[in-house]
Amino acid sequence: MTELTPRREATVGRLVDAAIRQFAATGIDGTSVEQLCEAAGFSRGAFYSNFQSKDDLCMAVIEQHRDAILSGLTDAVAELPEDADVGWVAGTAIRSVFDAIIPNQEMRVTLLEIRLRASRNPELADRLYALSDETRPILTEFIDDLARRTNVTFTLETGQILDVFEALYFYGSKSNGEAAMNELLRPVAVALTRPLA
Amino acid sequence: MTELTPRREATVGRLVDAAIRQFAATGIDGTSVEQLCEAAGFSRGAFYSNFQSKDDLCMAVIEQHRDAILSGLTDAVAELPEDADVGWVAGTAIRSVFDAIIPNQEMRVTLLEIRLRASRNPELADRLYALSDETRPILTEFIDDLARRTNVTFTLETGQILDVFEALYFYGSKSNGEAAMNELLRPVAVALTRPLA
DNA sequence: TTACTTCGATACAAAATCGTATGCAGGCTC
DNA sequence: GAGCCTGCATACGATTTTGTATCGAAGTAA
Repeated sequence: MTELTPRREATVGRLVDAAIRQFAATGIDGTSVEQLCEAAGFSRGAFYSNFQSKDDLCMAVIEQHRDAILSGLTDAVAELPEDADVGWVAGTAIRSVFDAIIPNQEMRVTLLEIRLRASRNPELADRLYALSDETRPILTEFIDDLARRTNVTFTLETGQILDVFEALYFYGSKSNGEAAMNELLRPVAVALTRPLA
Repeated sequence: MTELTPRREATVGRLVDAAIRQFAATGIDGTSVEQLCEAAGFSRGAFYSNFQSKDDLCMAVIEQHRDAILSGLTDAVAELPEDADVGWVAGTAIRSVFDAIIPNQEMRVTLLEIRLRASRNPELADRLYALSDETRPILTEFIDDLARRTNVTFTLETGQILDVFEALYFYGSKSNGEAAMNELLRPVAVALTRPLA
């Protein structure tokens, strides 16, 4: 697509990493280009040399996130056991899928920020849809594969299972975070799971 | 709690209404005090005369929203039929609960904005928890009442049912909105619902 | 080495936003 | 209806942020 010199690629990467941190910490609109570049160890020149706007940077964040999902998911596939029980699927496997999608709290918040921004920026929204289009088939296939190997079926379509947990992961953590979410995710997973009798 | 003259109450109300619209349209940080007041038909003096900061205004939005939930819910209770089938519960009743919580898309986006802001403002977070503490018992009681009247049980605790649908409602609408959500909400409701044999 | 290209740093002007301080009108008390 | 308070408008200075235009250093090729 866009060929980048190694040097540009590196600075873009650092700026994107800084963006994920800063956007989560102070919001996208709450982060000035100055703050962002300082966090990345650059001056504003680096930003304007590589991006046209903050939305442009958001695009880059999305691209990088997509790559991370796709590579992280192949790792998860590699770790799939040949057989497992329903509880394991509910408690562990589904989690591994979303660990690829949402590796940490900063990414979660930043993705929420970008989603909100996308509701006001059609171009950004298109990118998010493109991201979803690329990852969704792979994610559902992973879940299907999981179900086959573990002799489990779901009471909803695979895509719906994905939607439900995506919503729960993104919405989660009112602050007590981990603990409360685990108390919710697992029961829901069990409720939507049905062993092949 | 805080006694307000009728005049103040009116302008505060208009500012809050404008805030819900503007925050949804351009984000909280993306909305200047100037824009906000213009949308409400005031000048900046009105804002600084009634609020100390934008976060203070967010608090007021929350307060007003809480009142709306509590009054809207009593209406929903009044409309509860003496008996109904499982499908009705899944399709209609649960929706009525969240129509009280999220009356429209603007409120949904604004609440998401405030939730994100709360992740960076402990004081705001406390208010959101307080809101949740006030409404949650009433909401769960409503759902329990619903279940009793319609001879239905859920495969999760009432509070968890609430959490799941709250997540789905807030997360929903990638833009196709209504349609896609209805295709998800109803199946999930059915999947988590179990008629008393 | 020498010339050329790339890319980030710095300087600058313009604009936007903020919070306060002051002014003024309309309602209230007596 | 005279005077007082409440509440919003306006004016102001100060700060922040923006985007661009220019400069210099590090890397590249011959």
